[in-house]
Amino acid sequence: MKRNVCAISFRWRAFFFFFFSAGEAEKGFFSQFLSSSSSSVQCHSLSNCSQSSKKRFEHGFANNIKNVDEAVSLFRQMVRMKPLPSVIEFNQLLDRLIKLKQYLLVISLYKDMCDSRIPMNEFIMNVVINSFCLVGRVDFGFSVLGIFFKSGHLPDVITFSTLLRGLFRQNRVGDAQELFKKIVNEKLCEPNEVLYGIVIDGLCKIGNTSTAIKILRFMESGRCKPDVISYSTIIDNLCKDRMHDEALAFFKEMVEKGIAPNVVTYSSLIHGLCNLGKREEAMKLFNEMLKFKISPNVVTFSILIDGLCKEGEIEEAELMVKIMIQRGEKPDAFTYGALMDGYCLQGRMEEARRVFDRMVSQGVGPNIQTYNIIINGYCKKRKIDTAMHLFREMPQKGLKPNTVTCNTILQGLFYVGRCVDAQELFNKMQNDGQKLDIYTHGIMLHGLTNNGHIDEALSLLTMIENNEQHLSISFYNIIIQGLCKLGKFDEARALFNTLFLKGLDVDKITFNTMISGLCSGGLLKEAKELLAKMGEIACYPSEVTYNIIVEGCLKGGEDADALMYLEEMDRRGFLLNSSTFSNILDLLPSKGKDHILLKAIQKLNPIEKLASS
DNA sequence: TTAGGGTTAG
Repeated sequence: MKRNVCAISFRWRAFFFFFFSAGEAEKGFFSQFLSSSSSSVQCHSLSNCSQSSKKRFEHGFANNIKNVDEAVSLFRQMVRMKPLPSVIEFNQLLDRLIKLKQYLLVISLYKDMCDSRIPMNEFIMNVVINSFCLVGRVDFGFSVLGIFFKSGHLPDVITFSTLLRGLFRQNRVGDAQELFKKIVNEKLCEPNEVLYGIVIDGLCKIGNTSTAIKILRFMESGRCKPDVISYSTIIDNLCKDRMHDEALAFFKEMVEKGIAPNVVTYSSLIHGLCNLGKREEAMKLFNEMLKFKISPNVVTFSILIDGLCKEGEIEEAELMVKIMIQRGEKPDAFTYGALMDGYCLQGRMEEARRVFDRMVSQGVGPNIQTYNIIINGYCKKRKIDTAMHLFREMPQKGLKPNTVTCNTILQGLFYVGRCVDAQELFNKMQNDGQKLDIYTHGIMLHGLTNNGHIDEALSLLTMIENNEQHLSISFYNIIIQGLCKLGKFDEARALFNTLFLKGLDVDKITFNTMISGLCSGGLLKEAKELLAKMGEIACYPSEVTYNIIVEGCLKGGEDADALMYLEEMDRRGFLLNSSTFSNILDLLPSKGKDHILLKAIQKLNPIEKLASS
């Protein structure tokens, strides 16, 4: 729709005034951005250009474009044609480029179209805005909207959906919510399923499922009712939050409303059940979808295969691969990755390697994650040389190791005590500009501490603190544990006490580490005082805390206190974990015949409890 | 506009 700017209502002016301040302010950079991108286009071959070509374009001509050179060549041909091809033909070319993920090229061609004064429409506006959003510049997307607006083009529901998605992609959730409210309150467009879907998904992705549910309820009151996608998004996120009952309630609700669940809905539910270790229920749902003639796809099968592998049921997982192939579903990198990880978890590296080779022979290229899985497998088996070989092989296959790859190798090097090599890799990561994350620091601190380099670990911790990098309480847990192992209780205690002053979120693990350390050093009285302190600061002792203190008391000969803690565990429904239980069993012969104590220990025996349940 | 794999810490 093209209208005279003067005729555009006050409602629109208010909208543009509100949303453009940021985009307009950067207009200088915006034009610079466009001119720098267009220069790359000038380099492409123009040899196929024919100024006098009168050839018209067949329907769907753009779908034949295979690469950037062909697209640029065709574009040059088009702008020189007289008369010019229709705006629809330019649309098709740009749309094809979006499908080829050539976002910068779209922006650059748009600039050329502006320079050549080629007429444009809303479709081109949306394509260009989308390109800016996909290169992470939603602000320029708003600027483009302003430019089109000035020439009388009005945004539609697709424009707003694109901008909303761009805002969510850049984590500008507050702005996205603001825009959504404006769209609804000021009726800027009639929201459709797609627009609602973007908002629901964006909210879910930041963990705000409750607001997403409110949007779904709001849809029910309007013209555009919730569909299978809005329901599936909510269901998936409830499953990810381990709220399976709530997810099932939404599932039931959608079925009752006559909205048919699809393969995505079922896959999410099956994934949720697998994550909860409820394999039988997952298989029940799988059979249910078959009954309703909803065909499981490669994603559904990969979820099940992964679930089976994580439970160690690798033979069943292999069987599932056979079934999917029989049903015409081709395993992909995810499927093979799940299978490989299953073998790695069991330390069956030869079989994991065979899966790796099998996927290559099937024409499925290994990706970064595939390498990370197998490298991790070798590291865990202390086969660091094989892991390093694969690590070095990655660039030859066109794959750039990422932070996870480096973290895995770092851990592997520490496992075999190669601290110098680990430190070298850590330095290289920094020199290469590789992003360091919470895992990198955790692995470094743990590796250094465990290999007897507590001073280096402490220096690294100071460096992390000084650089104001993301601090995690787990860093301190690692160091406290290391100090306690070395019998440096004064230093551990001092560090522990500073955590409260630093305003760090001291958790159960920190307390458990400190209590465990004190017990191992025979400082039982202090350990018990610390446990009592947990309740005072509302960081309540867990099952693990009680396991630690019971074992500590028994080892320290404080049977009466051990009994008291065992009774407390019973009241709270806690069990002895298998390692504590076997440690206690070893102690028992020297404990004489305290029947009450023995009875309490037996009562909290996890194996007997499991058998009786 | 919806679904799947990999790295730390008691």
